[in-house]
Amino acid sequence: MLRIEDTDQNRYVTGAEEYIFKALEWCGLTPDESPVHGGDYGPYRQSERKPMYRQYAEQLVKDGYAYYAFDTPEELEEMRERLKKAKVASPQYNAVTRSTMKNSLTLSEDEVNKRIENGEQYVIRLKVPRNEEVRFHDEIRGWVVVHSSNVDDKVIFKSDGMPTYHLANIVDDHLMKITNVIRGEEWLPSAPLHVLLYRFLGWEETMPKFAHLPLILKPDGNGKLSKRDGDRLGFPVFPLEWTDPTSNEISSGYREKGYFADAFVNMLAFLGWNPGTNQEVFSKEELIETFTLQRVGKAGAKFDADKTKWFNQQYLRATSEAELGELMLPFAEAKGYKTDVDFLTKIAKPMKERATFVGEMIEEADFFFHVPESYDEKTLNKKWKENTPQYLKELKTNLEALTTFDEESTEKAFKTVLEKNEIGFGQLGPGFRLAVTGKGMGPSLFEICSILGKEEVISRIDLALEKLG
RNA sequence: GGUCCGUUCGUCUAGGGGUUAGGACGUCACCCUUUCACGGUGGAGACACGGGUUCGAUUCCCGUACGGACUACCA
Repeated sequence: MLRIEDTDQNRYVTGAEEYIFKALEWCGLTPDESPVHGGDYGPYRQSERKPMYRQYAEQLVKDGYAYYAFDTPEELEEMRERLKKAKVASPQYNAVTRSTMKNSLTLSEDEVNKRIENGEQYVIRLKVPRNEEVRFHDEIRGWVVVHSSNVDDKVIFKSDGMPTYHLANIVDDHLMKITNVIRGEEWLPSAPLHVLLYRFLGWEETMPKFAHLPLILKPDGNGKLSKRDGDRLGFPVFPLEWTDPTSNEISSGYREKGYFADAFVNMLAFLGWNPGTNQEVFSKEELIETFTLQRVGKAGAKFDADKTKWFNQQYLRATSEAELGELMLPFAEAKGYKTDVDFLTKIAKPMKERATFVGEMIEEADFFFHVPESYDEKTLNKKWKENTPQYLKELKTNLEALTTFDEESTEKAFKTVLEKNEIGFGQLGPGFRLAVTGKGMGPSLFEICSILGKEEVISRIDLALEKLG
């Protein structure tokens, strides 16, 4: 189920919701219920549920678990300053300080009613007990105990008529019959507040199970990973590329960098979780099958971009050549190559073993699409010897004589030259590669020959002889 | 500062009162290969520290240190 928690109207970002759907879709995660998928518990946008929340807040006030507060932002600031100066350990709106503020506990009922009737702005705050142990069971961390004196009187209903996350979350989870709350560790400190809310609303019996996941940390310094870190350190943080609508700032995405969605999901799953076996590559189905909260660790995990690449490489190597051929097409077209999936499928075989990304397979395969524009200088200086042209000519003659031009026959033609001249592979191999591909390294030469075909290979030898002497 | 959470190789982690503390990424060496990769073999590399408990602790308990989260009319 996908619920949009958009209770803060000030933080509305155009396109953000659509982005969430697209990102999930790319990951292969389709919600059963959502604002666009429908379901029996809608609406699924909290902004559209606005009319539902007020009654619960009012109910809490009526039952003595919450109160109206009229303090202005300036007054709140003043209060915090005052407490700070008095060296109070934790300056907060709580059981001690609420008696000094403007709220329905300090003001007379008449005064409160008058203020509300006059349209004065107010919020509703939860009346957190002064001296009570709040305990709850976390599926990952076990029992967590927090003293209520450390929980402040959080605003649960804002002056703009919207609930805060805290109230909306509890109300919706209850109404939508949510069974498990699995969220980041940053929510742990406010979990006691949520437990209190369930209790005061009379829903404690059906309270969902809580699990607080360890955070993903920056690879270098400290702190949780943020979108800024990615582009600073050269890896994406977002699944899909995202352009901020106001600043136009672009955050790179895994999809655009050429990652497989499954590899991305696989990598993510292993940040904090592991199956307890040596298996690391898991399909989504296997992940669903194997994952348990019990095997989630407690400590935050530093993000490892290298490991992410490794995952992608594993997926690349497991992908069929036919599929790779199709995936390569857009990259080849972007390069301006006139080609088709059939040809790309052919070159997928030699290219896939030395690539991490699909894009790389095209990047490194330029020689399949045009004659060498230049010859690798290092190899040229080191391997292009005085005898090379002569051996190449002999090789050319042998190749010309071939009726079938495949891996086997070209290798045989090549070896014949070696035997005849009593030379080693190194005397001709690098020169041959240079003539055909312009490079000093790459996939099997004979495989390349069989793909390029007789005519092309021979004309390239001619070209090299002409250019390099 | 306060509250809460955490701490096994550089990183992600397995493990658990008596183990040669296991795997993966990265790194190094070698093998394979005309080359580069892939693959294979091997190396270096960790239980934060101090006290207990115990015959024995890296494992349990308590402190300390360090790290993280939170501390908004944000989620």
